[in-house]
Amino acid sequence: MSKIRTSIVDIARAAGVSKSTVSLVLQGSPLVNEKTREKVSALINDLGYVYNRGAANLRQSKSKIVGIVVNDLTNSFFAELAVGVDMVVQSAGYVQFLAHSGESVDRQRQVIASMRENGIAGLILSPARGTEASDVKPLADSGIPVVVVVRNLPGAKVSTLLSDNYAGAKSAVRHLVKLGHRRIAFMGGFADTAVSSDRVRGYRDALTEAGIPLNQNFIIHSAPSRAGGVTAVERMTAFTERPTAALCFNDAVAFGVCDGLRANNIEPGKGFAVIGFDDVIEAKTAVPALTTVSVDPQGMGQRAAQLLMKQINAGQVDQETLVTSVRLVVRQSCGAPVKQPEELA
Amino acid sequence: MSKIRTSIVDIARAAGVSKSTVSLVLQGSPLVNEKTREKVSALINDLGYVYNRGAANLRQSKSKIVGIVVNDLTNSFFAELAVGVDMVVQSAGYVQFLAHSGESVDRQRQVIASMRENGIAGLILSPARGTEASDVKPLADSGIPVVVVVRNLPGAKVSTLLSDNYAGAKSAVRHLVKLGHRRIAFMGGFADTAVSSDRVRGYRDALTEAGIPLNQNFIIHSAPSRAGGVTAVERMTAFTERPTAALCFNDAVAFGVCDGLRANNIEPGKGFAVIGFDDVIEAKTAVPALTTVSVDPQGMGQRAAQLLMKQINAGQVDQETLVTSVRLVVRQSCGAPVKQPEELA
DNA sequence: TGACATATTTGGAACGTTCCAATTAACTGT
DNA sequence: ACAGTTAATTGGAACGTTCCAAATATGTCA
Repeated sequence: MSKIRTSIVDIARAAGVSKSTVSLVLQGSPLVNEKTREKVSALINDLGYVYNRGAANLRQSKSKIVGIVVNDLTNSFFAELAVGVDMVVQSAGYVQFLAHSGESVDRQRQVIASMRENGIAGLILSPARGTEASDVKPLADSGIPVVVVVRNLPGAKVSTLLSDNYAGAKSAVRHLVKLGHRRIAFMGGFADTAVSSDRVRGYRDALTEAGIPLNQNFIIHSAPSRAGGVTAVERMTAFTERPTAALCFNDAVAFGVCDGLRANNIEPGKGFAVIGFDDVIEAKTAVPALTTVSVDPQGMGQRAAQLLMKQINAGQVDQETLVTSVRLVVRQSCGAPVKQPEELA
Repeated sequence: MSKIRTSIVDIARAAGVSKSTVSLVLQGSPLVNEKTREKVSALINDLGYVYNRGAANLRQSKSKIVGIVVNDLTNSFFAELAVGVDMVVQSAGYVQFLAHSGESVDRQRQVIASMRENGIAGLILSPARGTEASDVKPLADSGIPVVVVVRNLPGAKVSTLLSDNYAGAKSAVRHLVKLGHRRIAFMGGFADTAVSSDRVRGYRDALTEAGIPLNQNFIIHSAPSRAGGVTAVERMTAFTERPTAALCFNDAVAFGVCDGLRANNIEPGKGFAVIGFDDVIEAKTAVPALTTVSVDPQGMGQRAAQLLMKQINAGQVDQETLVTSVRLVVRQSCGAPVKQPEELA
């Protein structure tokens, strides 16, 4: 109707009390008399009043907004991460700025600046490749807690939530070895990320442990996407001695690898064992169901958000770093003979 | 460093000018002398000043924030939609609140309320099932433009951006008929949504047009997800006379249908033709590549955002509704004999 | 140089809240 | 009925900006 926003003083006037009283009602203070509380509450409804959080923030300089920036929303891992964050953030009465950096540090810088101007209370960041500690320094310096997820950011005064990439990769390769594979590839992911190098390290160490010599050709880097999986297989087909199994950088790559294998008339899980990483939601329902290292992105999002909330409420920035453990979920894509009990549901 | 935020008056003091001048510099006004502009700009950098958009909004009551709520971020269609929105919103210097309703109207109501309190300039809404016009009425009434996407919301004073579901479904079924199929199913999606009923209507009309009698059993509703596709196939296997092709509610369902078929030793694209809807990013790289009705979710997000921006800038809420056209992209999953020229890349 | 135009700068009020100190109202018990 | 509590209420300053009207500086022309 009216173009003009109704404010706290409008209700005050209508109710014949002072704006302070209305404010008290709004915050559910026990100081105010039951009768006046009712009268005011009624008016609040009738006049279609909407609380102006911006004005409140201005006064108390603490907002109910958290920022989250991911590098690729299109990747279900990050989408689920965001959903996990949203769940806890939303039920704490906060609202989230979500932005997408598309792996661009510039863009990331921009959105972080923008979020800062808008007064976020905290930030969850999955840093784009090439992010420097200095990109988040101003945040941390002004007392805004930051939780970095997925990749780490050495030297920055932030909390970090990583998955145990090394151990996960190691256990996956061990499993393949146990199934009798000797020619095992690592497919997908860029060489220059910490996540990738951790996983490759786990892969290497597991091979060494099993007494299998490392074949450098078998480490096939490519984009960490479904398309990247396809190209990795294409490159593999040129080898004279082909691998019989692959640990993939992530589930997206693993799906792409399955696609690529089929295009070469190899049935994933039969002629070739495939293991993914992340356990995104489709891993369970795909055919063949994907054996993968479960990272539970949604849970990770939740934990990150809880960590952040803790710091926001405590009003201090911590620097703890959590490594969440990870477990191999054996399904069909690695040629597992039987279903695991957990998968019966 | 310091716990206290530096404000416009701090720089003013440091520069020996008034806060008004600093404000002018901030907005790039031509009114200020080049020399003072430089001095002030330098100080702004040195003192680590950060603009307080909240305070500015308070004064001019127009923010640089748009809200977007989708029902399922986990679904790549919506994730891509959000990315499309983010692109234009971000380059217009805005920032987006993104929330996830999980198809819950209550949750949706909450987040909309929360966004309103935080002073969004506009809202893009993909309504949860069961959303009423009254859920957005307060927004529209207070002059905040709303663009509803994907599903429509009759009776609400909003703009709407839909894809031509009817025509898309019709052309998909026509294609199947042309390939010689007579027993064509429609799989996935809930019966009670407008999107679903439009697509089913297109499916029906195309059958009628081809003189094929409608078999009610062949309309198999299920969740609009990958898992829903699997269950649809399971239900289908019970039929004595099975379909030979299916138009699916969306791509997620179509992938699930492919999974389900494989689990029954039917090769999608060979023994059974599958067509999806949406053309999500994986449709192209999947094996078999998915024939699908292309909706271009990212483009749709961009268009929605542009529509919204236009209204925000004009300062008025319009009520136009756009139906974006849609086209069938023929790939392998329907048993197409040849590649289309456009797919050669 | 004086008068006028133009370029630059500037105080304050306003936006909608919260919070504090202070006031007023409503009860006690004697 | 009075001091002493306790319960409710309240004005005003403050938060960091924008915007307006007004002031001041600078320049121009005769």
